[in-house]
Amino acid sequence: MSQVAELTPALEDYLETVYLLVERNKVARVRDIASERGVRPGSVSPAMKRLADLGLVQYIQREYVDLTPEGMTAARHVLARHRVLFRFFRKVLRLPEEVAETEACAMEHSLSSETMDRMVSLFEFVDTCPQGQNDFLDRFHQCPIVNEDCEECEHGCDRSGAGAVGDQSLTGLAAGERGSVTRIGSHGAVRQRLLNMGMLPGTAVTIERFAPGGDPVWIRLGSSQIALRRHEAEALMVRPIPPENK
Amino acid sequence: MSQVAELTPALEDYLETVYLLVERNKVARVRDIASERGVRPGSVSPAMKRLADLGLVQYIQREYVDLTPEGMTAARHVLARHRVLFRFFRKVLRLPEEVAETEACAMEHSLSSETMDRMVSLFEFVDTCPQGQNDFLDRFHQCPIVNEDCEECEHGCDRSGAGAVGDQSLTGLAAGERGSVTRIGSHGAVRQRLLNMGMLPGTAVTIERFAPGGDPVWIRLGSSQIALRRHEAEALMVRPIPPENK
DNA sequence: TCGATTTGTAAGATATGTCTAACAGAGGGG
DNA sequence: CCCCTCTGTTAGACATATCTTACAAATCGA
Repeated sequence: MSQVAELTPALEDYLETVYLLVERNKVARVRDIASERGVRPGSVSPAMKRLADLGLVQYIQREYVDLTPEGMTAARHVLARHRVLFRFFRKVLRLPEEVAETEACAMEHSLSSETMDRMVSLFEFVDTCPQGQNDFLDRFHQCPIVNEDCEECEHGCDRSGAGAVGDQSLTGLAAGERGSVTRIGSHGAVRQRLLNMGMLPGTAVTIERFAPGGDPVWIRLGSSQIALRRHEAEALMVRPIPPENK
Repeated sequence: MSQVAELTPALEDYLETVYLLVERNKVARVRDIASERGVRPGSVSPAMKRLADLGLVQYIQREYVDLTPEGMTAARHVLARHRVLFRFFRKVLRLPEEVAETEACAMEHSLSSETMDRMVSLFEFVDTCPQGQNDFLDRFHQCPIVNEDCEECEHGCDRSGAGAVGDQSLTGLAAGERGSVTRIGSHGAVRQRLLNMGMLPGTAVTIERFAPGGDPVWIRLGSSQIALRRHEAEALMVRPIPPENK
């Protein structure tokens, strides 16, 4: 575990690849590692040499690569982080397999033990707590907030209309009024654009003014002004903030 | 949004820093950026030059750095990802603030729009769905699976004993028998070690043999053998897999 | 107005990780 | 026995991102 801290992301990836190849084919050859990782063989050789220097692989040049016991331990550690992330993306967020895999690869190098532990706890809770919480995730993913095919759910939270939580469309506010974002009442590109602009739940926005005709709506978010198209503003659900707060 | 793809992680960080400084002090100077990011001013200048080349900042040398409208958009995008991750770590996993911040910084560069969208959906669901799901997270964090101060909960899932889901300690199996990991029945270092070894929920393990006295327990995980201390094996809760599965 | 301080720039060094191109063995077929 | 192919190695180059050190410009006080 002491070497783990010294491993660069690329070396972790190589170690993981070697582990999986050994698991699959008994041996890992430079060529296979290269094709698996999408790099040239010329990049693999020096990487193996560095892993061998760290005592993580047994590297018989021109033959094959094998993991030392320390290498096995380190590789399992990396792989465990990968799998926790993958599983989280698949089972909790229910993302497409491909997205989950890509994201897990990218994030596995920066996942702390603490976070991994907590994610595993979530799996344990969902899978084994007799409380029968399993359907929390089902309800989440069947809610029209997440699933656009489900236009209305039995709890009455319709994606586009005003919700039961006292929120309303941003366009319901007058110029000068403030609101706290509760949710984005739309899917797809509009939602994506609003999120990327920073319109996250909990963010405070102020209406600056409506352009004539009401189409560009000028709003203030923090220190900057942003122009929203009317349909974007309509999709933005807010809970009004009383003015005496200021 | 087209430039965003070309931004390196470090440039995204710089952009984010500039945005926050402009928000706070109206202007961003090289010195402030350097101290904020913990680097020397000598590292900041070339970075600003590159951002200026990409059209994201207006860089009046020896004066101050300001964001262009494109830079504002790009910076808000980065910041939105950071905030979503931070919030997820804080509100859903309830990690310490410091861990959440560090982790969000590290992962914000690899968070896809799709994943961010889904995380925001989770916030929306928890905060606004009238189903009153808020206490799902409370129940999760009050479960002894997560919180070691709570040694037993009203649902009867005691961390260390056999659970209501038909799991049992690995040491209850005989040599040669297989089990699927359901949870780790302990906290702290033992749990950490087992997780790092890859003993995640859902993993299949086989008991190879018990050493005389039963202390090192040899198990097989995938293609590799691992020796567990007895107290580690005891903490590993599994659901037996019938042998006819093979 | 002249130095001292603050502030920023430029140049060179280091570390990482990749590539290409040339080269070196090993083995098989003619 | 030689050459060809397959495989892997080595060397050199490049890109990124960072650092340190030394220098330059602006500002301010005396």
